[in-house]
Amino acid sequence: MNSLSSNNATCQKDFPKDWKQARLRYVARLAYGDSLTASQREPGDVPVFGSNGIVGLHKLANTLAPLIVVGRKGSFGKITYSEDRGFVIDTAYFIDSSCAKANLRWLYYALQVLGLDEISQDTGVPGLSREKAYECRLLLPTIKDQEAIAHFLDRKTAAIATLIAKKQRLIQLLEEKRTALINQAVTKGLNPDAPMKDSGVPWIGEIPEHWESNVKLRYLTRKERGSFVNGPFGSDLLVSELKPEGIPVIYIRDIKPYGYRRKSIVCVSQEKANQLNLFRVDPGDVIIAKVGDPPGDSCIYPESEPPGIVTQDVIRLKLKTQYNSEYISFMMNSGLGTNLIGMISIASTRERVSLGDFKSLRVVCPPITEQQRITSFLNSETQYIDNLTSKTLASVEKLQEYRRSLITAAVTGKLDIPKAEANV
DNA sequence: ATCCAGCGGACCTAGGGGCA
DNA sequence: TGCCCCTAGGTCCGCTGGAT
Repeated sequence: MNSLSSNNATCQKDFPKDWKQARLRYVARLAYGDSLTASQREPGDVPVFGSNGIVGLHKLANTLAPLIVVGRKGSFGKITYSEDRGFVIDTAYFIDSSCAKANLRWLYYALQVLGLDEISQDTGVPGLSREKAYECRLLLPTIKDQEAIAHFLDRKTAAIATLIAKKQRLIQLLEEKRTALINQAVTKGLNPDAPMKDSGVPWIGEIPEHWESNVKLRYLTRKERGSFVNGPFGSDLLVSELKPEGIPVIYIRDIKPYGYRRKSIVCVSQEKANQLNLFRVDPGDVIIAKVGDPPGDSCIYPESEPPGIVTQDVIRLKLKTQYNSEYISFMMNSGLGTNLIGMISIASTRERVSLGDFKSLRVVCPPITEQQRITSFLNSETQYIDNLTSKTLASVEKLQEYRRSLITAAVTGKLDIPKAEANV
C-alpha cells in the first residue's frame, strides 16, 4: 500500500511564505464521468477520454470547458487537459473550471506531481481511489503565483513537446526506412544495375535476372524427413511432462522478429527430448511463429542456446547449404514474408497458418553468396538504424524527465519564476 | 487397417469495462 | 468504488480425416 506521506509535494517544509498547504479535497472536486454502454462505444468522431482513448458517439451534457480529466482505471492517475467542448468522459474523473477553487492550468500541473498514479486501494484491478486522492496535500500558491506558474509551464512544456514530437517523428521515419531497406534488399538485391526479369508475382514485380523465382519454401529445406516441421502434436507433449530443468522447450513468445529472446522457462527430460527428436531445434535453425497477430514472426535459434524442442505452434526449418538461415529469417520478417503469410493465414479461433500451406508458399531467392552479402549489409544497416533509434528514444526520455522536473520545481516553489522567465 | 497430420475449441491469464 | 464479468490472445489437447 502506498503511503501518502511519501509523495514529494506533501511533506515539504520550505515553501514561499504566502503559499498554503491544502488537501486536494479543498482545492477541487473530482466528478465522475459517464460510463459508456457497449452500444455507445461504437466508433464515431466525438473524442472520448477513457482508459484507452477510444472514440465514441455519446455526448456528455452541460460540460463546461476547459477541464481536467483524471484517469480512474487502466492508466489511472493520468492527467489530461482539454479545451474542447462536447467530448465524452468514460471511466474517468473530471474537474471542470466551475468547481475548482484554483487556476485550472496550474492545477493541471500541480496534479501531475502528486503521484496519483501510485494510489490504488483496489487489489484486484488497480484504479485511482477518489477518497485517497482527496487526502493528498498540495502547495497552494496565491492566485497570482498560480497564473505565473501556469503561464511559465505552458510555454516551457509546449517547447519541450515540440522537440519530443520531432524526435518521435524521426523514430517513425527510421522504422519506415528499416522496413523499406529490408523489403528492397530481399526483392531487388543490392545492385541497382543488375539486369531484371519478371518475378511472376504482381506485388513483387521485377527481380534480378539471376535470382531463383517461384521456389517453394519446402525446396529450401533439406531432403531428410523432419527438416520442415512444426512442434509435436498436442497430446505428444503434455504440460505434465514439463520440468524446470533439462532440454528447453521453445514457445512462440520466445520468437521476436530479428531476434530470439527466451521468455519461457520450461524444459523436458533428456528422455522425452529423445522421443521428440524430430522436433529438435539446433542453433542456426530458422524458427517461425505459426500463430500470432499476425503469425509469421521469425528468428534464428542462436548459437548461444543449447538444442531445444519446439512447441506445436512453432515451425522449425533446417535449410539446405545453399540457403542462409539469417537471410531467410530477414525475408520472412519483411513485407514479402508478411504478404505471403497473409495469403495463407486462416482466422478460426486464432489467426494461424497450416504447415502444408506454408511449405507451398512460393518465394524468390538470390544465390548463396548474394544472400550472405545481403545479410551482412542488412545487419550493419539495421544496427545503425537501431542504434540511432535507441539514442533518439533515450533523448525523448531525457526530455520527458526534464519536463517532469521542471513541473515539480515550479509547483513546489523551488523555481524563481520571474528569473526563469528571463532565461526563456 | 494403419499411420500421420492438424484444426477447433477449451483453458488460462491479464487487462479493462459495467454496475450494484 | 469494489467486485464481477467480458474480451483478447497465447497455450493446450483430443477428435477426426486423409493418405498409403
